[in-house]
Amino acid sequence: MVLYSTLNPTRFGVYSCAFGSLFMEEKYPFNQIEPKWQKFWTDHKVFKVDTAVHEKKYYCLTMFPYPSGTMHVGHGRNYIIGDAVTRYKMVRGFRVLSPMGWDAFGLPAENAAKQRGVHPKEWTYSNIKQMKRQLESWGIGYDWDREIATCHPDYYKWTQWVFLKLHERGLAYRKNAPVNWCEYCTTLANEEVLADGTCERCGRKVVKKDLTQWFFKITEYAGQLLDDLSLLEKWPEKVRTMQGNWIGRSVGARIDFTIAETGDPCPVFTTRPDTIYGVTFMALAPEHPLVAKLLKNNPRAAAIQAFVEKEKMGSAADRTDNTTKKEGVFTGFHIRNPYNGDLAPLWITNYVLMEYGTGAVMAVPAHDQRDFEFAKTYDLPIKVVIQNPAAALNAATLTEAYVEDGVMVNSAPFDGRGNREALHDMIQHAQDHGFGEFTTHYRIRDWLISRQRYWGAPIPIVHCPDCGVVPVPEKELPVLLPDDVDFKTERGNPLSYHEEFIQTACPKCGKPARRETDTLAQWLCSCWYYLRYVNPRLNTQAYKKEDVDYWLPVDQYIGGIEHAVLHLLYSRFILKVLHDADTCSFREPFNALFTQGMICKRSEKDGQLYKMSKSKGNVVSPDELIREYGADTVRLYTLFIGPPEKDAEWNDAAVEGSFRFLRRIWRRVYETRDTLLASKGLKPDLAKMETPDRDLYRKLHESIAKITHDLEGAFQFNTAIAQIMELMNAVEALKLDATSSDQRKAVMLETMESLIVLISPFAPHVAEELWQELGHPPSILAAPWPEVNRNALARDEIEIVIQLCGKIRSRETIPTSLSPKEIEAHVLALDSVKNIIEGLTVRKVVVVPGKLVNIVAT
RNA sequence: GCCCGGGUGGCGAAAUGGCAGACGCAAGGGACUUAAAAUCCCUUAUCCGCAAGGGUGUGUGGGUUCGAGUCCCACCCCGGGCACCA
Repeated sequence: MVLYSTLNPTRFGVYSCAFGSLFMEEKYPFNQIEPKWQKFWTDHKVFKVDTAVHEKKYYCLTMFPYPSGTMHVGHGRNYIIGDAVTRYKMVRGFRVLSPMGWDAFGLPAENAAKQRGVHPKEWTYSNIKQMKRQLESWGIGYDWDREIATCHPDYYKWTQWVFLKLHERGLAYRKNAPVNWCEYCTTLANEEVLADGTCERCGRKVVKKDLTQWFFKITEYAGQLLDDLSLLEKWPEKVRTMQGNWIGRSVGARIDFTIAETGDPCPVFTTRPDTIYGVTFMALAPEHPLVAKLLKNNPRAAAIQAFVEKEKMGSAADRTDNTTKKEGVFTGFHIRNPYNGDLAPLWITNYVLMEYGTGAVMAVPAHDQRDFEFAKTYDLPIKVVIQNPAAALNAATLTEAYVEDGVMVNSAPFDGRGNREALHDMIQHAQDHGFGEFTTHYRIRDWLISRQRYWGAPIPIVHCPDCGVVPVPEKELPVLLPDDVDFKTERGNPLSYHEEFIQTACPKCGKPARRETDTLAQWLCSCWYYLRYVNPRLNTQAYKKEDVDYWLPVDQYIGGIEHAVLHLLYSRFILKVLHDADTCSFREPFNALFTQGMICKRSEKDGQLYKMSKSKGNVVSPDELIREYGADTVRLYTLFIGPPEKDAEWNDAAVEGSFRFLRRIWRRVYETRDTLLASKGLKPDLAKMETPDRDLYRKLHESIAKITHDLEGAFQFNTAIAQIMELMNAVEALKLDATSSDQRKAVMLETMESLIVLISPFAPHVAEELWQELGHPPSILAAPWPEVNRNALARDEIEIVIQLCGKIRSRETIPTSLSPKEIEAHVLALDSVKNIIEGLTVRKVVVVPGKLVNIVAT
């Protein structure tokens, strides 16, 4: 027994010839073969790709992780699936780009710094080291020469460049936005504010504060992002639906109402201009800019102000909860309906949102449920303008709004028309008369990308007293994040106290100016990383157009469903901008998307099933399992656990089953190796095989067909592995030794060699070792994927089912050579079948060749 | 409320409209062993039956079909997303 540590790694090339059976012992020595092959893959740069070479490419990308510390087996599923795809495609002869990196900016690093005094950089890089070790111990194959970390200046230089591209194109702008503000922790997300209005982390009081912040105009691309979803045929329907909902297109019209008393315009957005003759009041959001004007010299000012203040103080959650009671206050003013000149009262209400549409709603209580509820509360008039053709509506007796289609009434020139049919003409009418137009509105808002945080890429902007907001020129990038900041004593964003960082010269006029101290949202770093992997060390550009045009879109993107909307939508947006800036020629970053389910485990505390997480205390560490069973077992079990797109429950006991299976393969090769090696050169010959060998040979080729199918279509690793298990069961049913027939030996050799290749994407270490044991030079990644021999699939006889009126009555073995007519005659002539139909009249016989015969008899 | 998924043995699950429960886990029985571990063999949806065999079974109720876990209609439950979106 020679230990791995005594081997000279440079001799791996000739290893198979010189020391073929080095580890070949009865016990499955996973703890020796796994490090050996991991080292082999690393030393020989097996996963290295030269992206300058353009030939039969496949870009397989697994979402890169946030380096939070150590990973559990739930994280592993993502990488194991990606690696199975990568290795499968490599064996199929593709040049596969499979890179990995780190989404390394973000809040946890900064919190660690504040709490424990570790610098975010140190914390992040030490986590990266840990997690990289874990990925390697799983045997995941990456081209590590392409490793990137978004917190590295060589990377974020180009994140800043992406920002400049958007700025150049007018897509980055500043505006005021209210934020939750904690003086110590700076801006907080809604979920970081506790119910009592204090900060989740430090317990201090949180206040609303108006801050000028940077936004990206994703709304400008809303239509394209929505329309192009239809191009993403290889994305899960679910994700496309979610993105569609998120973007939320509403097609309708802008109609310009005016305030009768002041003449002020008051435009509204509506999807139902067909109900415009039914407007009986107008509803404004409390934040509507007209409100201030309406207060002047208004005898109702006090009541109005009280209502508006009350609503502004209320939480966003209360405001947008549709069970909240609808309330409002009359302004004393009226609006004029441009279609008929009618006047209607102007109210301020709590159910209209300033963020959507124009912040003003034309209220039609007869045909909108919310307006109806409000009208009932305040006893406002209700006017039916769409008649229900089935049962006439009466405004006085309505109990809810009628929102269905119908015939227009009380609508002057449009009376008698179907409301849907008249819609276009009604908007056209407004457009012709200059008081409205066709408009489309989107639910999606612009993307807030500035963060009042240290651990992010500085926004490359300088504020000059003379020139205003000036972008840092590309040649001066990166704007480096200083290391020497104090996390202990400073409040808020440490960068905003760092005078050396802040003080600079204006790039335009050269006079003293101040740097922007906000940093870019972590999201932006991960919006373009898939491009950088193609040219990760290029220091003159973010990427080469020629290379990304060849390698992208990503052929297969693999990640968690939790990124269905934000990461994937933002990435699509950024890519579209980079396309429009002529830096690449494709419009979508990810051709196919696969979202794997989460791994859950029952909590020992309450017995409930939860997603694995440290806080729930239900994590399973891969490190221990790898020590006990090996990485191949963990990989095989993870893939076998169930359909990869569905959530799965981790079962410690079931891991053992995968281990036993690998050990069975190992033992079989151990026991038959000499015979197999001596059988080289023997070829299976269908004409000469005895039945058991013939059956195994068929099983082998059925398995090749099934497994190939399972890997080519959806990622059905679980059924592919089940098929390998079936094949192995069939192998073990047949003895093999030196005295076996030549055909037995030939079939066994082909079967074992194929089986090892078939399992190699899932359990690569043991596959490499056994492949070598059977006399092949490494690596198995260079082996050909087995091909289906159609002749091997043929059968002379087959068992079919005999049904009487759809109920199974017997099973019969019949020759496969019979035509459907012959099958019918053959079956009806059988004694067993005669018994079944005795005394009955056969009405019909359904023959499904190879499956069944159904006799309909009464 | 609306929009997506999903509901099959003790458990994870499998099944182009054609033999429901492949494959694995767990459990029970047996072989080997002084013993244990490991390994191997058998049983394992459910009901009736000594057995041969038969009945019932894929959330519920209907329907289409020679034939439905699979297709259609209605409903119940679970998971996810969105939600006063004008």
